[in-house]
Amino acid sequence: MSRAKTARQAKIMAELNNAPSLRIVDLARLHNVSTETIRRDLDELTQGGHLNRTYGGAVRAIATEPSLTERHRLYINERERIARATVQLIEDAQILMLGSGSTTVHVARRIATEMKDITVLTHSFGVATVLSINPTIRVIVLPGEYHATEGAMVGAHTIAFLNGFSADYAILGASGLSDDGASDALIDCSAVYSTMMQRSSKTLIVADHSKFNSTFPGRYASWHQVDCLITDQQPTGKLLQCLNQNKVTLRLSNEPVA
Amino acid sequence: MSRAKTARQAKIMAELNNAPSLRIVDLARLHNVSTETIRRDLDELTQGGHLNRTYGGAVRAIATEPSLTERHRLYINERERIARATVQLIEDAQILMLGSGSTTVHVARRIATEMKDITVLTHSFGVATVLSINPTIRVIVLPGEYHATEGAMVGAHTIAFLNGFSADYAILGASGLSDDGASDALIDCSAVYSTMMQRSSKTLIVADHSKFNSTFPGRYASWHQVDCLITDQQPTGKLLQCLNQNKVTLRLSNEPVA
DNA sequence: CTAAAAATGTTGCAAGCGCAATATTTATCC
DNA sequence: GGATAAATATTGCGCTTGCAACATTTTTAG
Repeated sequence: MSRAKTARQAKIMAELNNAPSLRIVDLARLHNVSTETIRRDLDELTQGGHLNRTYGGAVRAIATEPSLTERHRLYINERERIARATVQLIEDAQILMLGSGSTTVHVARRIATEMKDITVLTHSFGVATVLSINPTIRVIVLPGEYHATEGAMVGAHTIAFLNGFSADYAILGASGLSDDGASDALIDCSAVYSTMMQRSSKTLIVADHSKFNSTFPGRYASWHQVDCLITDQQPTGKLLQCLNQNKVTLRLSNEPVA
Repeated sequence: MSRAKTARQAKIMAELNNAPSLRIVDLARLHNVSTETIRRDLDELTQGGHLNRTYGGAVRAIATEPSLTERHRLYINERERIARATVQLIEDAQILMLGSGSTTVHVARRIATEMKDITVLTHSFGVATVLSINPTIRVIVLPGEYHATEGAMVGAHTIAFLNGFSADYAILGASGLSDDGASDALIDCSAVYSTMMQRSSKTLIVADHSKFNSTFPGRYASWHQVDCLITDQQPTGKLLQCLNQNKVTLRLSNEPVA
């Protein structure tokens, strides 16, 4: 990476703080290079997630969620598709419970764009923030001890409060899915999920295929308690067998609506 | 303005929450209208400052109104000093209740750096986030309806939950301070503040001098209920008179500790 | 110093976009 | 219900962009 190139790309990023969008021609003129060079710069910066391309230019990268690791970013498209598929399943809902986790945040973002006049209960900071974009959605945040890395409330208060409500759907993420059921890395979170399930008519689990065939400390659901799994790849082996045995509806996000 | 047009433009704005940029062709296909119609929509939305055009599409508008970040920047030095002064007054505290607002966030930051092994109840996301830096502080977030612009929970659930707790200090911000007492621009917030006061042994109000001699809809405290006002300038006239009459301890942040 | 690698420039063309003028449909109001 | 206004569609043309292939310059490394 040449000095000139690094400096130019840094300058482009800086420019984006002053303008909402930049055009390739302008950048080329400004830096005295060809448009093709700028185009290559933008492509590289996009690759690194530093900005987003538009036709003829670039814009700032969308603000990423706190602690978005590389591994998480890998599955961002899968999650977006899972989110779309999920929203299609809950069009009739009035009251929802949403768990924490990055996949549920994607679902929340989809809900905020496509749904209206509903009530959502959540213990996740991220979910609440995303939903609040839509003023017709009533967001009720659950109490509890604030768990910083998860950005969510957990503990006895959370669970006790949940017991005062009922919902149409519980939409939950997972750290692992195995024949044993769904589990989360955080025991405190799984206890909240478990309660959400009990207080909801139906339980939907959203998780990409990277969660298949792994188990984590907090097992919060066995498959017979789950109504639907929304994911991006066909499960196989023992996991698939369990889903079928327990009549869990499987919804693949790359399939069109039935 | 036709119904269809309004809905379409609203949908376009909503879509921008998912994607950093939109392209006219895609929008046209999505809404089953011609590209020219979308172009007109985008031009109108741009006119209204709701988004920014790009060649072939649109991106989100950059925040132009003085929002949270701007508000925080205002009087930041004064607030930092107020925060330091406040923490000096609550060294003995075990349990605190913290309201929302930018001044209380500063106080929270100070608490996170200087105090340890305490429990804090708050309805503000900002306060919770800042406090969570310190692992020895137990942060309990209150439930309620999420109020996006304030970044806090409000409503009946918040108040009911608060009634199950007691604290040593309630530390509250204010939009206005007058001889009538302390008031907030948001009625829902002031109801929460009011309850926090009732559930705490002592009430501390933190506010810079720009709040002097103004009143807002949600009056949550008269001065005889307040134990201490921490601010950056000496109040005058009627306000000072009231503070004295009600034996409110006045603590100026530019004074050294007594 | 020199060769390989990286970065940048140039060119041509297909596809995409903006814009204005005009036509057509849809909504609104009396 | 019909006149009028608003909203949308259509069309044509000139300009802009994306892209790929290839040439040239600059940088890097042995």
